[in-house]
Amino acid sequence: MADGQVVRRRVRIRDVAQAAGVSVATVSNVLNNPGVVAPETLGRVQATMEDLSFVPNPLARQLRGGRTRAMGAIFLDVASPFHMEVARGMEDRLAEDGFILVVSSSDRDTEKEIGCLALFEEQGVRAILAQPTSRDHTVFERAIERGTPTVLIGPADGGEPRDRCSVHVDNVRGSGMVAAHLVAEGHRRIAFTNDRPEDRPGENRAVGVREALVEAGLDPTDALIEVQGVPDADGGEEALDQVLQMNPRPTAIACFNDYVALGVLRGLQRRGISVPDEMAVAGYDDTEFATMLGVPLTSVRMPKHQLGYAAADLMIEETEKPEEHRHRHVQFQPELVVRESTRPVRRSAARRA
Amino acid sequence: MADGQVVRRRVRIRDVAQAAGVSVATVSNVLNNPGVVAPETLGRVQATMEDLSFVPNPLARQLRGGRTRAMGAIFLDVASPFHMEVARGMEDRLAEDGFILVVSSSDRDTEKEIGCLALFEEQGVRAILAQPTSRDHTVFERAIERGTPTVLIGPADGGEPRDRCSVHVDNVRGSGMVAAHLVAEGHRRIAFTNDRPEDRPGENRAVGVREALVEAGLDPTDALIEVQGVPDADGGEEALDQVLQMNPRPTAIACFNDYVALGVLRGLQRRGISVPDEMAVAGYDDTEFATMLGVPLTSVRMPKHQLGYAAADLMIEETEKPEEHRHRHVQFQPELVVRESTRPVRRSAARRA
DNA sequence: CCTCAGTCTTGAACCGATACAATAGATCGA
DNA sequence: TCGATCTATTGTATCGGTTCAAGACTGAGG
Repeated sequence: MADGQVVRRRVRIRDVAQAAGVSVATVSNVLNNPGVVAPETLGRVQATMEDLSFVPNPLARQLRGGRTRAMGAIFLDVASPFHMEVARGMEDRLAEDGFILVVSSSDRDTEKEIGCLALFEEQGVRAILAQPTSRDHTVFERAIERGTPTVLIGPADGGEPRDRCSVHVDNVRGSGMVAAHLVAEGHRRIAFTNDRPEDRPGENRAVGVREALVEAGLDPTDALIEVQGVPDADGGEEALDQVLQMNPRPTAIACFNDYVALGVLRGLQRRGISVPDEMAVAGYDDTEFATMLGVPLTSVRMPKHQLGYAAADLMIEETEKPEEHRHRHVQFQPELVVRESTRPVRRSAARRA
Repeated sequence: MADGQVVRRRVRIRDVAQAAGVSVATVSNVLNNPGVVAPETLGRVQATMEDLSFVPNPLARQLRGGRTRAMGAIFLDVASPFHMEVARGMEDRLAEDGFILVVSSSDRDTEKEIGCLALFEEQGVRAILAQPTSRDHTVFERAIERGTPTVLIGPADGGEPRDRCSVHVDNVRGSGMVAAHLVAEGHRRIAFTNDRPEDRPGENRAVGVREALVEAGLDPTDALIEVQGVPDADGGEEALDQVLQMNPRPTAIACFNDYVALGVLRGLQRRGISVPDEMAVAGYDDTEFATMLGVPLTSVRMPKHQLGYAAADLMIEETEKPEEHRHRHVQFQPELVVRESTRPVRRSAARRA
C-alpha cells in the first residue's frame, strides 16, 4: 500500500480555466464580477470550481489590491473577561456590515504581538483593533503607514496620534475611584494587586490608585502596597499571600480584576479572615458573578460591549469611507459599583431580617 | 492648506535597490540570505533600507513561500467560558511550535460558520479546530478534501470520519451525571435549560439528561422539562421565568452552563426562593466562581485546557508530519462536582459553627 | 598569459491572482 | 449590406517580492 499517493497540489485559477475551457480572466470574473459573465459560462465555471474544489489564494488575491472582509483584533489575553465582552461588542457591530472578526492574542508578549500583527497584515485584514503590550506603539504606527488602519485600545498618548483612532476606558479614573472609595471607608493602608506594571492597563491602574491616595492627603509610600501577579484567580491567591505577610498589614485589597478578587476571596475564606470587616476587597470589570458571590464584590463597571462596538464602528468607517473619516479618540467612563465586599453595611441585621 | 499632500507611496524593494545602486535580487538577498552578500554591499543596502524605512510586504513574501504559521479555531460563541479555556489550551501548545492562534466565532449561525471557514481557508491557515453548529459536517469534510486539516469538537459521529481527528468531552455522560445526581437527591421533576437543541452540545446534553432519567426508572415525559434559551445569565433568568410557571413546578434546574446558573440563582434570590431547599440548581463548566458564590454551585468540570492542548497537538502533528499522522478521536471525561446548590447539607449547622 | 575556481551580483522567470484594454461575435437600424 | 453598439471573452501587464541559473570579476596556479 504505497500511501505516498499524489500529493494533490493546490488547485489554481489556471487549472479551473483549463478544465472549464475558458481563460483565467473569465474565471476571475466569475469570482469577482459575475454580472459580466454569460449565465451559461457562469454556471459551467462555477460547476468546475466546485468540482475541483477550488479555493482562491487570498495572498495573491490581496496582493493586487482587493482585501478580505475580515477585521482583526489583538488582545493581551484570550482568557480575560475584558476581551470576551469587547469581542462580542465588535462582533455585533461587524455583523451589521457583514464583516467577520478574527481574534488573536499576544499573550502579553511583544514578540508574539509583532507576529500577530504581521500575520493579520499578511492576511489582508481590513483593519485591526489592538490592545498594545507596551507604551511604544511604533509597530502599530508602521502597520498604519503600511496601509492597515489600526485602532488602539488605550489613552491617546502624549504624542500626536493624528493618524489613527483609539478607544479607551479611563482606567486611571476607574482605579482612582476604587482607591478613593476605600479611603473614604477609612482604610489607610491599601494593597493593589497589579498586572505587569509595564503593560498599559497595569500602568494606568497604578497611576490612578496613587493619584487618588495623594489627593486624599495620604502618602503612597506607606499607604499603598503594590503587588504584582498573573491576573487570574490563582494569581490572586498568590498575591494575597504576599499581602498578608506585610507588616503592618493592609486592610483593603484593590484587585486588578474580578478573577483576581475571586482568588483573594478564596484565600481569605480559607484562612477565616472575614470580608469586609477584617479585609476589604474590590475587583475590577464588574463581571456577572460579582453580585452573586458569597460576599457581593465591589467592582468597576466598564462599558466593554460599547467599547468594542465603537471600535468596530471606527474601523468600518475608516475602511469603507476613508475620505469622510476623521480620526477620533473615543473615551468611555467607568463606573464604581459598591457592594458588600468593601462596605460593612449592617450585614447581620440585613441577613437576619 | 491643501492637505492632499504626497500620499507617501509605500517603499518597495525596487526603490531600495535603486537608491542603493544594486539589483532587487541583491536587496532580497540582504533580507533572506545575508551570508552571500559582500559585507560592504550588505552595509550599504541595510543603511538604505533604514533610510527609506522599508518594510517588505509580507503578502508578496508569502505568495511564493506557501502557508502561514497560523492555526484557526471556530467556536460557537466568543463569550463562553468553554471557548476561553480551550483557546488557552490551544495557545499553550501552539506556542511551543511557534504557531499563532486565530479565533473566530460562528455565533451559532451556519452561514457565518461557512464564512469563517472560507476565510480561514483563504488565509492559508494550516489547520482548523471547529465546534460545528450542526450535525451536518459536510462543510468541514470539504475543507479537508481541499487540503486543510480540520479537527472537530464533538463525538466521532456514527459515520466513519477516518479522514479527520476529533476531540471531545463526553457531554452525554456529563449531563447524565447531573441528572442522576439530582434524582438521587430525591428530585422527581427536573428542568433542563438547554441551548439550542439543534446544536451539537445542546443535543448531547439533552440526550444525557433524558437517558439518565430513564435509567433511574423515571418517565422523561413528566420528569423532564426542557426549556430553551440563550446560554448566558440573562438567558438563565428568562428560563427561570418559564420554569416557575410550570405546574407542577420542578424542584431542580440543571443549567446549560454556569452563567445560566448564575442568572437562575439571581432570579431565585430576587424572588426569595431558597437554594437548594426550595429549588436545587446545577451548572456546567465549573467556572472559577462556582465555589465562591453565595450558594456554592454544583457543576460539571471539563478538562477544557487539556482539550485545547490535545486538539492543537493533533493539528500540529497533522500539518508537520502528515505521513506519520494517524487520525485519532480523543475523548475526555467530565467530572461532577457536587456543592451546596444541589445538596442540602445541614447548612444552618455549618453556618452557625 | 591563460585557465580555473571562487565570490558577488544580477536578469528574468515565477508565485496566483486582478483588471483593463482590446477583440470577437451577435444584434440592429438605416 | 454596412457600420454602430453591445455583450461576452481574453491577452497581458501588474502587484512586490523570491529564487536560481548565469554572468562579471578577482586572484591563484600552471
